[in-house]
Amino acid sequence: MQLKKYTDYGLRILMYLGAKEGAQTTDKEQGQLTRIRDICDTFDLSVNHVNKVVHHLGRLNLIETRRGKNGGFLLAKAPGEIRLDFVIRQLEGDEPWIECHNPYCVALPACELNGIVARGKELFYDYLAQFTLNDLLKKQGQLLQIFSTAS
Amino acid sequence: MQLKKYTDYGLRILMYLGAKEGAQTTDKEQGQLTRIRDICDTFDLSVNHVNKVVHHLGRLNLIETRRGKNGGFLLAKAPGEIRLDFVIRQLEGDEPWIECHNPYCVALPACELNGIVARGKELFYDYLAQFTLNDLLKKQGQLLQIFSTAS
DNA sequence: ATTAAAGATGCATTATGGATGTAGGTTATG
DNA sequence: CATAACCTACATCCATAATGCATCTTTAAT
Ligand code: SF4
Ligand code: SF4
Repeated sequence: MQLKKYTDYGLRILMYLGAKEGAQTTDKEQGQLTRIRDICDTFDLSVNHVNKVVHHLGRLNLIETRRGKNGGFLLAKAPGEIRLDFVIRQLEGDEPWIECHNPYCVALPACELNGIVARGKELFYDYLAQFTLNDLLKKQGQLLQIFSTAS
Repeated sequence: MQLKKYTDYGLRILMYLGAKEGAQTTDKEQGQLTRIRDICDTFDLSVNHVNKVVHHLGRLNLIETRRGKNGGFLLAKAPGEIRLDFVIRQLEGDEPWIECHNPYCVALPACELNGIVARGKELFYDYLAQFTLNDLLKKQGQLLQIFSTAS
């Protein structure tokens, strides 16, 4: 019962982008795009794994990815538009938390448990739905400092 | 992100005991104790795995186990006293749902995410705390029938 | 055009931990 | 003492997450 690192990595990437982009002055020099390598250097992660998460975030339209030289990626929406429940549900996959088929459980027709757990799961996500990427950027300054020094 | 089968097995065992004991007339013939084999026959599970769960439930004082010939186990409390949050927390282990150390995450000092997820987790368990084993026995008759035929 | 730098993609491999198996020990009944 | 039950400590298997590797495609700079 634990979130996958995959999911957390996705959130780290979003936090990284949010902190960085929020700090950029509004002049035309938007700075370089963030690259997979930047994330890996900062958090000391596997390039291949982050690769897949970035790709996934791109397919979810949470970030915009650009191929080719000087490519990279950036947030595709305002941080306030990125809800945590959506991110976690998508990256984690939202299978039921309790598996009654495969193999089939004989108690299923008379079981109250699966419903209770399923509703509890929804409460968890409902709570997450109150937060957006913005809420993860409360300490943006400190994040920026960490990210810049942890290269 | 899924409960362990181990945890579900524990709940099945409790449901089995609850359904069976609730049906017993109050005369002295309490019937035989339930044995690990009975559980395995009913749910088609591994004896070894159920063995461990039963032992665990015993250590938690949710069931009383008796060794030796004619041994077995039975509920140690009334079904209404067995709260689901307790059972699941204990069987599942209540580690944090997101692991920030091991390996250490540089964002930790400025991260808001772990707290949010931790509070969501508590909401999940708070919800489960509203229910007891009794709530899983709503369809006791049907459960009994299933358990008796599924030998 | 050429080259280099970036993500995209598919497959292989490793690591982790849950699930299961084996063997024997301990306890209680009769 | 023999048997039937749970107890305990391992060992092994297996599913899947995590990671690695190779290659392709796209794009920008030169
Ligand atoms: S006991 Fe209930 S929740 Fe558990 S597997 Fe069977 S049907 Fe599903
Ligand atoms: S990003 Fe936040 S939640 Fe995720 S590991 Fe780092 S500190 Fe923990």
